[in-house]
Amino acid sequence: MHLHGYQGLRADLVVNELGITKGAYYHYFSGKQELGYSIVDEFIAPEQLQFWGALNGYFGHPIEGIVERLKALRTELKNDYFMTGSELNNLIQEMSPLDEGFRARLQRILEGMRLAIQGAIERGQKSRLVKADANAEEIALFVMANLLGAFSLAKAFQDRKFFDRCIEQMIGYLRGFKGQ
Amino acid sequence: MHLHGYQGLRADLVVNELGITKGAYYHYFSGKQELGYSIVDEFIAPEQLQFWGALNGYFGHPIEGIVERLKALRTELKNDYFMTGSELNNLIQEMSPLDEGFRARLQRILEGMRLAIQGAIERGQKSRLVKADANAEEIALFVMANLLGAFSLAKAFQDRKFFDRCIEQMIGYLRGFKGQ
DNA sequence: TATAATTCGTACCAACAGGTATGCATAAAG
DNA sequence: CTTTATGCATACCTGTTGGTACGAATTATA
Repeated sequence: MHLHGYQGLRADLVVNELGITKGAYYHYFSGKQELGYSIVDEFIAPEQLQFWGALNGYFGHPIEGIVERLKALRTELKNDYFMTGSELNNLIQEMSPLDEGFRARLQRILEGMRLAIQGAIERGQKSRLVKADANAEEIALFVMANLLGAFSLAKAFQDRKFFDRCIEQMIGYLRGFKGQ
Repeated sequence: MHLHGYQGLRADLVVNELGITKGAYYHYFSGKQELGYSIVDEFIAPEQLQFWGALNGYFGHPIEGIVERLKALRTELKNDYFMTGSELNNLIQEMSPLDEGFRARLQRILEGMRLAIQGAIERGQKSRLVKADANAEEIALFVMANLLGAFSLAKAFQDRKFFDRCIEQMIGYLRGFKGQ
């Protein structure tokens, strides 16, 4: 699914790669849609929410907390990951206009990301570590858009370098909101 | 193709919607792939390159030239466009890892965009209208990533408001490079 | 005008793709 | 120990899909 998309996912290939049969497959899943939903619910969503939820447990400058998460993406994600790109971004592009079940799930994930980032910025503002006139929600959305777009660029060029460069630029942007 | 993606594009639907027959279709195109390539070459690429190429003929502050292009997206694109998102971004996500022919074409378009934006910034630096320490290439990539991501966000939420907010944020970011 | 090339309509096809029917072990329940 | 529910393997089915074969107008060329 990561490589071919949900629509390109072939039931036969799934059962072959898993070494199971169609009997087992359809015993646990009513069909392709439920399989797709399960992949989002049980893998993509928990992974994303855990990754960005870590911001809530970060001690230190909240802006540096976000920066640390961005850098974590650079170190944790293997080179191959950037060839196929972010599962989240891929599914958004493919399924948002086609299947409301997918869309609602993906929107939830994005909202979780936004709340985590926005919360960090707001905590920084309360402790006067972040400029008071910064709009936390707008910045969070901006960072998320940038992240999704950085994955797109790296995928188009088939070169993670473009992701890294965008991240560096974003880090500079974020640090501009520090102090007063 | 805009809605269902290249893989989801159905030859039968194409000929029906065009009111032609398969005979005509396969007379002009060797198959689905050539049709896809033609759509990129004859529609998506020219449209994008023309839109961003307008920066070269912009008189006035180059940063405001870029801002004007971003605002043009907000006014020229209809609400429905944001539901299906940017054809460019969609194709990148779907086809970059699957078909080198598509990927190379899409990369060319992105390079054209980058050169246009980067060129505007560099012209601004020569005339001291843009800070000399700004890295034109990095900024151009950053803007492009943001743009692609802004389309993704709007698509995921099925609400163009998210695109508009990202654009506003980006405009503020860009104007930060003005003056010395 | 004879010939050749272009244009495109109709019928058809083989591969594929998601899904079903069914049966049979094994495990749980009474 | 019987009965029932669960887990899963095999074979098959039906609609779809990109593509082809072929012929017939129409247009260009010699």
